[in-house]
Amino acid sequence: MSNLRAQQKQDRRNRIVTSAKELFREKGYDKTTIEAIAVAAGVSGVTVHNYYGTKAGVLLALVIESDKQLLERLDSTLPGPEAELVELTVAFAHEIMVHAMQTLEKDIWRQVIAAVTIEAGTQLSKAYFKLDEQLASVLVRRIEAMQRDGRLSADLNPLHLGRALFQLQNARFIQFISTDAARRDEIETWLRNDLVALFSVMLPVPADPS
Amino acid sequence: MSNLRAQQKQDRRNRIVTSAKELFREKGYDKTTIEAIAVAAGVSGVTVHNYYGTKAGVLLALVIESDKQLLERLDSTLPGPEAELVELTVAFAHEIMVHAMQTLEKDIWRQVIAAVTIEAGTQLSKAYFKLDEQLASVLVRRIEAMQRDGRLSADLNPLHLGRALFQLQNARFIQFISTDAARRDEIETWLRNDLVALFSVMLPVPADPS
DNA sequence: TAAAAACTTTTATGCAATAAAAAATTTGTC
DNA sequence: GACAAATTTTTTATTGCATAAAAGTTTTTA
Repeated sequence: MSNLRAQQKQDRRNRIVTSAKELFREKGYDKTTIEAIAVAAGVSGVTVHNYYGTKAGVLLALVIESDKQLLERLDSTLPGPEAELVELTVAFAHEIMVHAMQTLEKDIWRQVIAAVTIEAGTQLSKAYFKLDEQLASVLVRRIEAMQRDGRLSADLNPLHLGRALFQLQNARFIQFISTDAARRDEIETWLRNDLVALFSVMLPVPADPS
Repeated sequence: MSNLRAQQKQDRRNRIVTSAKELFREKGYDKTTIEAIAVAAGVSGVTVHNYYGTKAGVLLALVIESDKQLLERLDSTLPGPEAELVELTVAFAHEIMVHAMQTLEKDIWRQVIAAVTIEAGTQLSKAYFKLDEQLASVLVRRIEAMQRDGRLSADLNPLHLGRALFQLQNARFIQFISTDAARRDEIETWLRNDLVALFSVMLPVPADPS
């Protein structure tokens, strides 16, 4: 059997990520040392570095795994085809925030955001952005459907609109996790305000009575 | 003279930030040690920590200083009152990106983004977000002016619209610095696409020919 | 089964971050 | 102007992340 080695490697990877997740949730990110993760996973500290580069790399691997699960069920948890664009986008943001809070605490999410920006170009960072792209295309497909139903102008570009909405949602998500005090419903209101304001720009200007 | 101490402290702060800026530009962020900054500033390494907490804290202090200058001249470099909202926002993004690249290189900007998210709640981080708020209000004031001129619907909320536009711009700015390959004009196109798509949402849907 | 290849661990080093004790300097008072 | 008190910096020490090189171990392959 030519791939015993690959299998052992995969086992070690799984053990490292599983141990890390437990320790992060248990003791927090800062108080979890790489050495502790390594001991729990039955490898040496240097091996953790060899596999994931940094402590944040381990965290990123763990988040990517969890986000893949979100992606799989996101579309089905979103409101039906009759929903307005504002409600769709807010619901989208809602699901993402709920999922994020089920996975890790805010202060650990901050480490995630920091890691993906600092380690830009890394394999793991690319995987993270690819998932973002896939999340955005959930919105794009919904927009295409609305356009087919004649509920959105045929002129607009669904890809551009979907990505713009995702960017906005993502910006608000980052604000959500950047402040411990920020409540989910509060952020959803902000996002709603964003959307209502942006969508109102091209509405006809009332005639000047002068 | 009761505040010799305060003055010396301010002197040391200035020397630290100035030395750090030179070293960061010269040798890059990672290869600049706190000890080297301290030596250049004529203080001990621990003093740098006492003043700014972390190496990223020194960087943040330096960026805040530079962003204050941007804020002072931003409004006057933006296009005149006749400009459309899309052009205004893209010009806004343009000025910010140009200024950022004049100040530091992309990989150092990534450290800035990471620092403000990780050190959320810090004094320096708050100062950074306050500057963001002030930058956003440059847009808000422009929108208010456009509304007074009757070039935007009186119904829309200038604060909400300004903040939404800023969020979108900021998201694209972060993408700009997150990828070495991303060109400024490319990002400006993306932002333009975002805005055109968002502003088109409420346009009348063409009648169904069936 | 023995040599080669692949991989992990050991060992060592640099630096950030933090804490506590020691040293130096300014401040306020006589 | 000198001295005690207060404030601040420096010294010293420790922990943990990150990285590199050498040494050791296990799997692979011939």
